[in-house]
Amino acid sequence: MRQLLERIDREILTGGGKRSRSRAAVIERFFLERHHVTIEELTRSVRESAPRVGAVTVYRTLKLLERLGYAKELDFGEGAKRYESNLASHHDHLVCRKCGTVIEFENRDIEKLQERVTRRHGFQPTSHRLEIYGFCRKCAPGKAAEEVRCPR
Amino acid sequence: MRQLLERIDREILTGGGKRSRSRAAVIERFFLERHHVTIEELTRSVRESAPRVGAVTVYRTLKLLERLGYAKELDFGEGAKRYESNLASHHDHLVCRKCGTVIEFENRDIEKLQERVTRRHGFQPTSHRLEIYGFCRKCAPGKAAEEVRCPR
DNA sequence: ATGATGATGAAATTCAATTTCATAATATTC
DNA sequence: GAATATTATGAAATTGAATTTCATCATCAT
Repeated sequence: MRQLLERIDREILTGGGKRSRSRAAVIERFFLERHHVTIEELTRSVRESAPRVGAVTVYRTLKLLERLGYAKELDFGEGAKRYESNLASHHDHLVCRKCGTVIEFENRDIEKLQERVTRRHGFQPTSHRLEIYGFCRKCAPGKAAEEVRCPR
Repeated sequence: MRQLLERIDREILTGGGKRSRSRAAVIERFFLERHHVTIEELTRSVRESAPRVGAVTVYRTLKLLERLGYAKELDFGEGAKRYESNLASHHDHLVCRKCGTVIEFENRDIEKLQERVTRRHGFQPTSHRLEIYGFCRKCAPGKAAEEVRCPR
């Protein structure tokens, strides 16, 4: 963790930025989160240890981490975006349209195919986002068809 | 096209909805669009043939089409969402973080793997979204590394 | 220390998206 | 084919996530 924070700090310095306590607090909390968090959730969490940190800084820091490749922006259609660490597992998500459950999965074969596609287009990938929407086991049987047809 | 519109109408009626001219105008225009459109763009387009149609109806209609599985919501990080027809090719997108270029690609193998994943989780998919972010051929060489490090 | 520049956070702003509500259009019943 | 019921519409108001502004503070280089 310490090493990670130092590495990020170095990258920021290289880019002409400066160190900052608020930002460090945000980054540390972010990587401690187990699940995808919204800005609001993370702000609340950060404020437990650094009460004076504003939501704007959380926004800015997450944008920064995203640009550096450490964070991933997710959108489950809730209105607010969610973020997760992009460090370890590159997993993707199954999102249930009915109960909202999010199932994570990881598939190296899909990733390999993605790499092949990007190479073919001379494209240099920094991150990706794969979300599959549908109905989970509980919400699927029978109900799915009706639900999908409901016009309102 | 006619058949498609009638089919959608039937689905709406089945679900307890009613026919409507405004909605028909939106749906028709939507399927005529070649590229991913924002609500604002589509509204402008619709108004060429049906000037009195409001943006709210375009919103509602696209949500409806999405629920029925005919439209797909995209997010290239521009602020506003984009929509495209979900009818023919199930393609995905490479989005350049620098110049904003969007490259479409289609890969049946990836889709097959996705199906396998969903089956394994007892998940009934209705749509998916795969966006790969990075740097396109023009913006990639050398520049990418710097850009990614820029802290601001 | 001093000056220069980046970072912060509260408040203001922006703007996509949604909700409200009175009216209009469509379907159903008789 | 009128009367009734229900859905759809659109303008305006509202919401709320995200961004911008700006005066102040913190950090870095000298």
